[in-house]
Amino acid sequence: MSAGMEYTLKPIGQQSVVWNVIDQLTQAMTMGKLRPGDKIPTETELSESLQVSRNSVREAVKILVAYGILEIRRAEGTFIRSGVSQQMLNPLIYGIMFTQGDSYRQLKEFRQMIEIAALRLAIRHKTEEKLAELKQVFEDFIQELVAESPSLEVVMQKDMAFHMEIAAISDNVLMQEVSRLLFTLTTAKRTEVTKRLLEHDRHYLIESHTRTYEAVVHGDSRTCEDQLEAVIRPDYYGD
Amino acid sequence: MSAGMEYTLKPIGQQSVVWNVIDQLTQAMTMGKLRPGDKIPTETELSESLQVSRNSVREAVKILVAYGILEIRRAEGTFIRSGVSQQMLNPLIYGIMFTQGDSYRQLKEFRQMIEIAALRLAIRHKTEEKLAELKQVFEDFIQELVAESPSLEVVMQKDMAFHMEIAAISDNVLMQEVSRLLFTLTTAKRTEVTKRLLEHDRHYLIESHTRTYEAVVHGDSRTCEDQLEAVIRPDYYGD
DNA sequence: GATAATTTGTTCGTATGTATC
DNA sequence: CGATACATACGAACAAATTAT
Repeated sequence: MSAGMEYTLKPIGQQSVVWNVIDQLTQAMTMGKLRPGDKIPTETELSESLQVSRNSVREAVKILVAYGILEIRRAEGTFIRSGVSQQMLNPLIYGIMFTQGDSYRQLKEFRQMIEIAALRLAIRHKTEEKLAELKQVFEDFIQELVAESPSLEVVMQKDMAFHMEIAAISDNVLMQEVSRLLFTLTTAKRTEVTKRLLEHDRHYLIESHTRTYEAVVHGDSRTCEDQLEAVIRPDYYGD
Repeated sequence: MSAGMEYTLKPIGQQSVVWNVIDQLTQAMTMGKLRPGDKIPTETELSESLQVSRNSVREAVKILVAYGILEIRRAEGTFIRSGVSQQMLNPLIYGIMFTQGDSYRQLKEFRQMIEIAALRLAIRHKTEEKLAELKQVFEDFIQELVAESPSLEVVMQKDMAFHMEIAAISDNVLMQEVSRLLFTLTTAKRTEVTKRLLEHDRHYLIESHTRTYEAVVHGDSRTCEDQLEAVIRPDYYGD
């Protein structure tokens, strides 16, 4: 013990017990031993089989829950979630919340880019069926806008529904979740602007959304799209 | 202490103790009471001031660490991280890892969109200085491609450097982190394709990257950009 | 360099609330 | 309603790492 020269090279990971548990669990998932919807062993079982304390298991599980990978159904067990859950974006939310500087400018620009991207994917993947749904949501929104005294709250809500519908048409879960996140993060500012527009320039709101709607309906994937994508090597990933 | 009748009505949220602690901490951050770089109270102090057990505090802190918001320096204390850390994207990584279905198609499309978006933001925010750096990275990359027997590993590495430089020019932390994530997630597939191209169609690699480079250098924000953004209401957020 | 104090890391034991059968 | 299974929460103790004296 006296020697500072300990040969404990800690062969692989000098990770903590908790992160070891996380690795074990995620590896079991990638290996296919645990699949979405499965119930994982109880905390007690895990702590015994992995030879760690129940508290360490708990911390690991809590982190995975926070990530949106696991779901705890109390008094029932802990299950593996399927699909992408919203919680996976929480870290980004927090990160952006606490970022200083011109973070809002970046957030705004990023959302703008995402919105355009969603629009383009929607144009690519649109179907008659989905367009019918969009039409309904759109008209519902417009109806509120042309009403005598539209409620700001309702307008914001229908606005979100409209954009989420476009994201849904894009047929891309990542796009949907990221869109939802960015929409939520910019809610405060958008509400403010919408309030003003609702009072002084309601027509702008109607017109701009109509343009967006028309773009999805009549948009052709062979317009601007090709110009940009030619630059970016569409088939770089092989097909 | 003997009375089991505690009047803790849990006024608003039936949130767990752990998430209550998380809320307390994050609120203190948004309030500015805790700022990036600050050391937060010790676990013992928190458990006393918040009237919860130290274990609950620990779970909360661990989650915030997993989110990339806090950083633990053992035996020193727990500190608030500054900026956006890569860990914030971990949940997304896990989520995508375990997503089934045509997730790869979605991943591919999403990355394509992001790459285009990064390119467009880069065109918008480019400066002479940054373009000089990009030129260097680009030529470095090409140099490896035209070499007698280019190393696949080196090519992949320089490819990433090239795209990360574009993301850097975009002057948007979100764009950078998301790009990095998507680039990492598609590494396996891209390596495969690149290997084939390196053997049979090296010219394509050179040409396509040259097109991308030229697009940044000569790209004008008043080309395609306006057409798309007009549809999307650029000033919807006010300025 | 050695010791003590501080702070996080880990474990065990126990009690309680809650859902299922 | 009772029994059981499981997560939730607390408290205490000791280990390990870093800093200060």
